[in-house]
Amino acid sequence: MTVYAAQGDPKRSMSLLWGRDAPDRGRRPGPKQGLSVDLIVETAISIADADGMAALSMRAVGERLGRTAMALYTYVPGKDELVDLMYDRVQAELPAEYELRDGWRAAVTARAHDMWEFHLRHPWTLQVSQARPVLGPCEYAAFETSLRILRETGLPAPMLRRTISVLYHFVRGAAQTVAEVRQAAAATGVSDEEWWYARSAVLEEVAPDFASRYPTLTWMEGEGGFQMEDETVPYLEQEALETFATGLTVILDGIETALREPGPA
Amino acid sequence: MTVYAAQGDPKRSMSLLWGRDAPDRGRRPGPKQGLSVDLIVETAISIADADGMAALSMRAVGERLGRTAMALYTYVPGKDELVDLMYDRVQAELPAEYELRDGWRAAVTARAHDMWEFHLRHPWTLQVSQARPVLGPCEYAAFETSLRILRETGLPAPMLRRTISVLYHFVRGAAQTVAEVRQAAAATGVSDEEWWYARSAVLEEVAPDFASRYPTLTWMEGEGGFQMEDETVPYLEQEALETFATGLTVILDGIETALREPGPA
DNA sequence: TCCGAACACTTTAGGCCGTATAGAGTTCAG
DNA sequence: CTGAACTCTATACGGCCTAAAGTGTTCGGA
Repeated sequence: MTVYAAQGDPKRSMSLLWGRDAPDRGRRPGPKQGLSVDLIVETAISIADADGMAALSMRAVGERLGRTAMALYTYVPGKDELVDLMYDRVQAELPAEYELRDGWRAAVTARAHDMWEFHLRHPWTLQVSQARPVLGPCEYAAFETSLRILRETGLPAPMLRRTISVLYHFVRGAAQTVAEVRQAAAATGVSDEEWWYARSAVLEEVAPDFASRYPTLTWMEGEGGFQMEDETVPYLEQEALETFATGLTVILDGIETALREPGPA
Repeated sequence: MTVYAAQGDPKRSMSLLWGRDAPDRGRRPGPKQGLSVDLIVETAISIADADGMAALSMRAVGERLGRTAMALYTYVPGKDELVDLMYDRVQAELPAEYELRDGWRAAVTARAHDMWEFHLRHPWTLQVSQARPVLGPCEYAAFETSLRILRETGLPAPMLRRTISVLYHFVRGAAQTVAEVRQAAAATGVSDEEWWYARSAVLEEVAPDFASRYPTLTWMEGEGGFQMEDETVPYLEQEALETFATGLTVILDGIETALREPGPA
């Protein structure tokens, strides 16, 4: 389901993204447009938020707006461009300013948490390819904000760019786990507990030599030792949150080490 | 294109994964099977390796084997199960043993590099959901190996589990960038240079106030300063490799800090 | 020896998807 | 008032996964 950025006419899609698409509507012949790009994008976002990227189809968006799928093509060149617009639009939810007086470490932590929540609010963003970025105003703004925070570290520019990538990879990866867990539960109607229970029963049958075959793994399962802090939140999500906190600390500590001992660059 | 794990009969798919599927073929009526699960899985892998997950269809696999799509359903319950089998199968390529005498840091670095190359050899693995793991013998074995290496750090079990997750998230994220860049170039026939050139020209037109709007970003672009070491490797891939190296160092340094100053756990 | 059940495989079909194309109906400039 | 421009619908094509039905092969047992 990974969605790749639109590859059509750059002029058209960039104009749409930057809100400079045909500013003189209304002075032309033909019926007035009953919808708007904004409305379509908002509708598409709410569908993707609720039911995931797989449920996002031109037909679904059109139907929710009382039109056919083809009606949308008057507003947007195609589905890829629509996803680009959705992606850029939601980025605007991320805060633009962070308190820097408590040092970069506190600000980066806050930023990472905001991004974590952002991705969980819009899990489909994790399925938008990062290879050829959307290049919209909000994505640039979000990157600018991250950059401004991390510039406080004093790292040289190339190192800065890579450090941001590392943080982004981590936050996206950690959020993706939770997103996929939730998606799997919602899509199949089977909870993680049920799923795991069914699987592990079969596993014992099919791999009776598990313990001797995977000793370290068996050891770790035995150690276990995770305390459920909140019974209402599924185990896997609590574990993911712990992983997120741990990982963030590890990376921030690593950045501090890099600041103390500048590398070969 | 994210592919979720098969949700069908656990018994059937686990038997397939662990190679315990109906061991008494040949003593039953009906024509002999002309294909085998292994052959199908291998063919599917080679299609996905070459043309990506999007090109993997039951029709494509069947056609390459001289059958229709439906013929495959005698061997495999469905496409999801086929992907599970593919995923588990390729994991076997990862080395099982690492030299631990030079310390855990060297071994983790080697492991991370092996995983990086693994993911770039099979980019489609990055589109297989991690939420409900495949639970096949090779995936367990690969995890066992990672675990054995990182156990050398002496971290307690819960911390160990999270640290592995952090590393996995990072390696997957970093590899994904390269994979998507290559995929985009292959699928569209447009190189990154061409793509970027077309985009940046339009960007200037559509956002003439770019420099004042995104000052930090503009500053970083000005600093630039990345030396192309090898002209035959695209810029973005070289940058990604640098990011990978940097990120790995950062994370390993962070782990060392955690070892010196055990956390609240 | 021959039948019927089990099986491999093909054909067809149904319900999704994105979108090309053609046409119907509305609105404006001249 | 006309014709062009425009919005939106209907239809259709080619793709996807896979359910269901049909064809022909192969075997165990009578």
